[in-house]
Amino acid sequence: MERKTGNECTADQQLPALGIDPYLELMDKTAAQDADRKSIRMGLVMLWLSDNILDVMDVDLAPFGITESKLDMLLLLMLHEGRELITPSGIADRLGIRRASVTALLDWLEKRGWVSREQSAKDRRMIHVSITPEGRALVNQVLPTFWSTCASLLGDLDAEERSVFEKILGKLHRSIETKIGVGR
Amino acid sequence: MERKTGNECTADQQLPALGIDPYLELMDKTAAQDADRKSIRMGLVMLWLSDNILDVMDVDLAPFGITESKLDMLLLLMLHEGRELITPSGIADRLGIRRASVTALLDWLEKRGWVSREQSAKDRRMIHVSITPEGRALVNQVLPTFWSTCASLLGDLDAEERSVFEKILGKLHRSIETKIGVGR
DNA sequence: CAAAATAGTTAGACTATCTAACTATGACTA
DNA sequence: TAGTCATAGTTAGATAGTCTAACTATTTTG
Repeated sequence: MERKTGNECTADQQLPALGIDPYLELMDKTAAQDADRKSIRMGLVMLWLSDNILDVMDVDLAPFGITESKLDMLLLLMLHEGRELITPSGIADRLGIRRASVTALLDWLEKRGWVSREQSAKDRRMIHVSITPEGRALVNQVLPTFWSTCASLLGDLDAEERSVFEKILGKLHRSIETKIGVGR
Repeated sequence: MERKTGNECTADQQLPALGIDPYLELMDKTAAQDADRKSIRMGLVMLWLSDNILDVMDVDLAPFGITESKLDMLLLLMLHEGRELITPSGIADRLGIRRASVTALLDWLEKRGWVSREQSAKDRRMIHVSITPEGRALVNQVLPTFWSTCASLLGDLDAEERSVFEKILGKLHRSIETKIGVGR
């Protein structure tokens, strides 16, 4: 008995995420001090936004066959061109991930010819990683979308809102940087 | 030859994420129109914040042995207590994930006794999912932390900044909701 | 009643991580 | 200098959270 059509909706691939209203409702039921409710409410919106901002970027990058993590890696390598040589360990430190994770990402990128590994002559334990011309071409193709998606995240804030928001973003940035023990 | 000590740093588990400065630098090098640079900059900060906000929540929930996705599911079930019965399909719609993913999450939660499944008598294809007393206890234990982490995301914004930010968050929320095709 | 739709599950895939342990190499020290 | 320790990269195996495709059981519909 043939069942070739999956019953899953294959047309609309992007399911919408749950809104925040249910959470706000739950908050009203369970949060303790009234004084904090407004903060909590705003925090919930921030959490929701965070999820969805990352989603939006993912979706916009998808047509290029690359994810944000991998693009991050390529951007980092591009930044290093013509400066100091960079090694997997260095990449791990800069990206805040383990060396083993870097190995996996590099394997993937190398398989597609976007990065190359070369053993160091001085210290034969080390490997110098660099982006290839093909990798650079890909990045140059992706960047316009990347930047425009970044810019689009601001939505339709007017000039005044933007300028206040800029200050607020700076504060939030520093506050979280402190909380996570400031990247270095 | 014994090598019992991993050479990985096991003391400081949380590696800091890459700062945004490198990205800003790259933006200065490659972004086209000067008019948009400020927007892009702000978008980059938003992207960075998004990543790190989710991380902060993950880290704060970790001690309870639960992740945000799973807590989301439990909160949803808690909201439904005493209202309409909820099925895996319904959960999938509300959370914006596939039915198959719901099955996986429910399996995990059920194994720990935090949710239970019961076949519907009316339509024997359906299953009614509910949170157990143990699940409710867990949620009640986690919620204070959850709310306080939410509130902490605002950092040290002063009263005026908060009130402006509240308006801005609303706008951003609506804008992204539109972009992703508004849940529901 | 037969065909189509729906509900839940399973199987298998993928991304992005992690830890632990391994190999090779280099550096330090007694 | 030999032995120990440290460092660089990899491998193996795990986990979370998702996905699609296909399957079973059941219900609805024409």
